[in-house]
Amino acid sequence: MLTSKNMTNRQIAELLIDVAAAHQLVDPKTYKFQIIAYNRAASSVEHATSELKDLWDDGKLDSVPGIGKSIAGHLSEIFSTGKSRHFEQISKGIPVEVFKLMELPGIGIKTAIKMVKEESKTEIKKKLDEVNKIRNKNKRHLLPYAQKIASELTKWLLDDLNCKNVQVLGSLRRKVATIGDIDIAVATNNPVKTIEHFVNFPKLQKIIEKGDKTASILVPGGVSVDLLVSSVDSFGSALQHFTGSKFHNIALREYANKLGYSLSEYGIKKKKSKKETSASTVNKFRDEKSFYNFLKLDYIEPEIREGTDEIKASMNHTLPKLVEVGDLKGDLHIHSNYDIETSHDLGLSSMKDLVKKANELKYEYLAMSEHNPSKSKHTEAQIVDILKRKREKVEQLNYSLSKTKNNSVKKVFNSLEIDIMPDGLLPVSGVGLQTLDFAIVSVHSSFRLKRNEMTKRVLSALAHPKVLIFAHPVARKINQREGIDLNWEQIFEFCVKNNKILEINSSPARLDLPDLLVRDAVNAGVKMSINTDSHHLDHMDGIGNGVSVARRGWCEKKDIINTMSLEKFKEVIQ
DNA sequence: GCCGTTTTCGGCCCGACTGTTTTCAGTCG
Repeated sequence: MLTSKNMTNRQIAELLIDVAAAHQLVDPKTYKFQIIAYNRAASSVEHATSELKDLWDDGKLDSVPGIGKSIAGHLSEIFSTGKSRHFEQISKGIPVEVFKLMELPGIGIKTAIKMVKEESKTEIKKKLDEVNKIRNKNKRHLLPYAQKIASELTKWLLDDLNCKNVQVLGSLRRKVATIGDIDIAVATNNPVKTIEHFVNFPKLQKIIEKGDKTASILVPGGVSVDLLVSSVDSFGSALQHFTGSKFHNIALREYANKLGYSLSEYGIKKKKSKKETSASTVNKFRDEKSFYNFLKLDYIEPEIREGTDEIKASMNHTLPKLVEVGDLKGDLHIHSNYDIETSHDLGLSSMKDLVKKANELKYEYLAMSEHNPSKSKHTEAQIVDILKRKREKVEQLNYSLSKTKNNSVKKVFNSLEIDIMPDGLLPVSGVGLQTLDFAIVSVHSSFRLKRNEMTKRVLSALAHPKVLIFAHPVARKINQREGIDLNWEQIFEFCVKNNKILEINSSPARLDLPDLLVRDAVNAGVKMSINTDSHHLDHMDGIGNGVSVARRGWCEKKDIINTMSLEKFKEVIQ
């Protein structure tokens, strides 16, 4: 159990899992609830949107759910001294290898201890190598990749004629940014045959487990697929159960408990009182809505089933009406192939083709937002010339649109995605900016500035009156690059005060703002814009990814500016 | 160890599969 003053959230989460395991070893019965608490805290830390070290600096460690007085105290000790006496005490005598071995699937602390005691040094070494391999390989998959495998499996399962319904559930249905494994439920007349069919999937690599009701296989890319079989008349409960999240289900069951019910994938039953010996009958549900309604709850959309406060809102009938793809009236971040000698990659489709695509999507407007002309290759005067030329091009396009009938697109805006330089300045002068309808700014370099510096950098760029949108604000690339470190409270406050918009970028490797920050932004009253950042007209179909992120962040239509009509949006940029 | 529309005390989800200690512990989601 290694600790240091500068632990990242990821490392702290791992530490808390180890602490939970240590309690498990010492006495699982006595520490039953501490184990739950530490594991819960670990998961919470892993998903936190600020580094705990920063929160500790600000004295806000206990703002993280699942971290109370005690854990906050231990972490505080670690941040100031590099060590925790309590964590050292509880893990005394447990070899470090034990915690590493627990990263292997199916290995808990008891098994790991046994292995270290009984197996040879070379055997252990082999297994530790395996752990490192898993660590390197075990990246979570992007949505499109997972979706492709899931649809292949769905098709395969439907080949079995006993199969009446197949649904992809779990994190894929909740539209989490990255997918660890794939969960599928089937309604079948013949569970045995259906499971047999499932494990005969042509691309199968390995059967992990196979029982009467569930099975689990490994498919190429190291993706595991869990199958749950159900009957048609209780399929609703199965959907609910397997959609999760785990924390939503736990919260839902705690809530149901208080009403005297017990929930499972089979349905809802009245809790047995101590006198009763025979099991009570199970209420079955064909669909999810009736399942939730039975518990006096409004239906909860899958994207927000994360165990935060959705059950409370459902109970009080205050759930948001989440934004939908059909609400969008335009896409404000699109790169055409019109060559303005940009600092980063140019788009691949012509403005004309992009407008045609926007027509198909029933948009009223879109914005051509290429990267700014590269600063190193041009003088300021040249940049202004280039931008004037582009303005004319867009004006021509608008003129021809005004002459064309039956197109839904009425207006193309002239925009630009401008780099925010490390010092917060923009590589386009005031004169250049005046050629634009509005500007988008974003960070494409110097990602590692300290939080205060980075916040200052971004705010100084946002301050220019022409700047409307802060694009992919976290600047992360999933599985490749961590995001930048910003003081979000300050950013949100500035945006609200000055009518600046935060982008929800739909690119599957970005999904940025991330869902949790979207939720914070909504609560702070910040308006957002869902854009595709398309570099090809086909990318414009990906808008749904951004909409999913917005939905996970509890966005309603009113929170998203590009759901506005053209007239309303024009007012915004005035 | 955390947490609160019933609680600052007294609760804390529920079931499946594996392997083996044939009645359950360990692990997982």
